[in-house]
Amino acid sequence: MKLSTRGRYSTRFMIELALYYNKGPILLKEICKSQQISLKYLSQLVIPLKIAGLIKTSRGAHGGYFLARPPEEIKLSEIITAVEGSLNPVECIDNPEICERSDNCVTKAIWAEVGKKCLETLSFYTLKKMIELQKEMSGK
Amino acid sequence: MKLSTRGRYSTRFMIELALYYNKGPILLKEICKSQQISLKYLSQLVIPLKIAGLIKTSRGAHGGYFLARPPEEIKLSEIITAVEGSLNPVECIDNPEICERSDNCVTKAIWAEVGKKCLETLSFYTLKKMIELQKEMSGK
DNA sequence: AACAAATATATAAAAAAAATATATTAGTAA
DNA sequence: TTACTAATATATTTTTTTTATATATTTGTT
Repeated sequence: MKLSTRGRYSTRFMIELALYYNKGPILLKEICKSQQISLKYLSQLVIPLKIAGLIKTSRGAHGGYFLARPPEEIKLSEIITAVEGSLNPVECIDNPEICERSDNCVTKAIWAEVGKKCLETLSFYTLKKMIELQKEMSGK
Repeated sequence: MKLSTRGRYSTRFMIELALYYNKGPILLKEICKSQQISLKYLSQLVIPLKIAGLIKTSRGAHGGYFLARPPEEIKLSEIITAVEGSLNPVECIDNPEICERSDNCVTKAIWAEVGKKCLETLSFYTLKKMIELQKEMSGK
């Protein structure tokens, strides 16, 4: 039940983009430095984020990455599921065919409830909320 | 954010023990067969379950495994944390020292909330409840 | 005393996660 | 239009974790 670096790094990346929202594209290279993530690794994580429609890019000189939508419209749940897939703790919820007992399985129902709770929690937080929270915390 | 086989197998194992509660010890060998889990692998999972005080054993002829407490007093959360460790999705919640930014980290606070929700959900379900649910489902 | 089964430890195999390297494509601005 | 910069795509390697197996030992029962 642990989050992998894919989810963790992507979240930090997206927060960084949110901080610079509407200030032009940012280079991956810069985010790598400030967040101490390998450039090559981050450039892999960025692909599913783009496919999910969370970020946009502009190429060429003065290019870079930026949010596809304002920070208040991007949920943490979208970021995590984009790079890690479903939040359900077991495969059979999303792919019932992989387990024959799937139909009347108690544990499956419970795991599904857990997955739903996770999704709800992460859906509550948008990038904007997270930045505001951050300010509150460091302001203290 | 996936559960490993450790958690899944252990849960099935514990449900099996609950079904035979108060009917004497059960052999690991039998549970392996009915649940289709490797004997050697299961005998590893059984160790943390015993350390956590969830099961007891009797050795020698006619020995085997049985629940340390009645099914209504054993929570699913206890089973999972015994074999998988903390439900928190990131290490830094349980071991703040591994990350220097741990003190004022927004995401940490959010991951902690997720972990708490998981714990709450799994704490709600006892082995007894799960068996009852099972009956309802298959009875239909 | 012989047997049956739990316990412990070590090791191996397989799978997944994390990271790196290389080559290609595309857009910008001079 | 050319040179540059950076995104994109693909392949490969390394590392870590998970899963599984094997062997030896201890303990208790009949």
